[in-house]
Amino acid sequence: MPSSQAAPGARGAGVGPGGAEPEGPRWLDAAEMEAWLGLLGLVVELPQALDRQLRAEAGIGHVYYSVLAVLSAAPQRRVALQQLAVDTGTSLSRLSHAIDALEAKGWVARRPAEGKRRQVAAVLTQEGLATLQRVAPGHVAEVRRLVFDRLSPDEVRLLTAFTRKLRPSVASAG
Amino acid sequence: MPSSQAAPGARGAGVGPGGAEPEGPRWLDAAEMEAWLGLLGLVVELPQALDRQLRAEAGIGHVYYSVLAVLSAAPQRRVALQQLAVDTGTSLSRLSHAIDALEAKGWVARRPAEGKRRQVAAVLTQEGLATLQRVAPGHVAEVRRLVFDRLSPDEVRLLTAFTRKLRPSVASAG
DNA sequence: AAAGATTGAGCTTTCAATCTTG
DNA sequence: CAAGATTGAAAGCTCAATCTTT
Repeated sequence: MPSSQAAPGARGAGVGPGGAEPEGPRWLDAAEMEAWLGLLGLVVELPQALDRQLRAEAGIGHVYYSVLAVLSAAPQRRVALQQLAVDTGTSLSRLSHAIDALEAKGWVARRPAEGKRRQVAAVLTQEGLATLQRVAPGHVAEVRRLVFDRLSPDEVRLLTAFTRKLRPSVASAG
Repeated sequence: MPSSQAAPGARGAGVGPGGAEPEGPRWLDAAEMEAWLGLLGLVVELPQALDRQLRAEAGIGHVYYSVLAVLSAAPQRRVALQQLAVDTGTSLSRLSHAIDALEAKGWVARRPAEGKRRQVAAVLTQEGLATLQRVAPGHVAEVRRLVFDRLSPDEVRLLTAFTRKLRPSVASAG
């Protein structure tokens, strides 16, 4: 029993290619299972690691941090909510709640989006920018420690290629 | 402005290698940033995609599914909570709450762990097994659709190697 | 009616505190 | 006291329903 994340259809006493399925799906073979357990472990544990560090230093998780970071990089430090939702990989509802929380901290404000008729934009406040500047160095250091310290430049390119392959299928549907 | 996840230290008007930091961290270069945005997008969106499918079919998220899957693969379909926490990449507290919920559904039961003195184990019930068997095919199909349909056998091996490199640094500390 | 956005309820997760047993 | 486990409160997330403006 390897110390592992859970399988999509676990073997052994449980579910899987035991011959009983009349017209089952194609189960994962050994190599696929190993890759899947690894990937699943990563997507479960990496957010937790990021959140631990950010919560300790800034009191927010990595999704909220992403909101601040995206805003800081935008012209006028202002982004329409629709676009911000896409950029941070979250639903509009989740983003709306997140903006509530960030507004309560005084780090973000809601403003009418210019140009677009009835859209709302989020703007990074001075306090929000100051917080981001305070927290960013520690966060970058953590990202280096967790990921880039372990990868060669070739592997970094390879990682980019992987995420390009996988992300389209995974992108949110709402 | 690429449609992207948030940067660890965003560029432009915000935070980053602008020359103002006296003794800042090593910021991410362009290649690292691209890889990071991709990886971050993946770890944000893949769990959401898994959860959507599983919630629609089973009313649970992928972490709860993992609990059932790990149990189903274990001898006696029984695993001590400590081990189960490691296997599913969750904290003991989170697991305890999760077991509460799965117990309420009748899919899991708590039992004393045999051998170990004061440990508790989770056991998969018949109903839990039946649920897993009902749900697993759809889940495997989704995992194929999201991931393995897009990867060659070589890429699957490469993915395994990647997760081996990255997971140790990321593994939970609490 | 439809797009953009918000809301509220219910569930999940986190963190710190607590309980329990050896 | 320490390991194993649970608890409760606060915060976050999801889903469906709702509000608002065009």
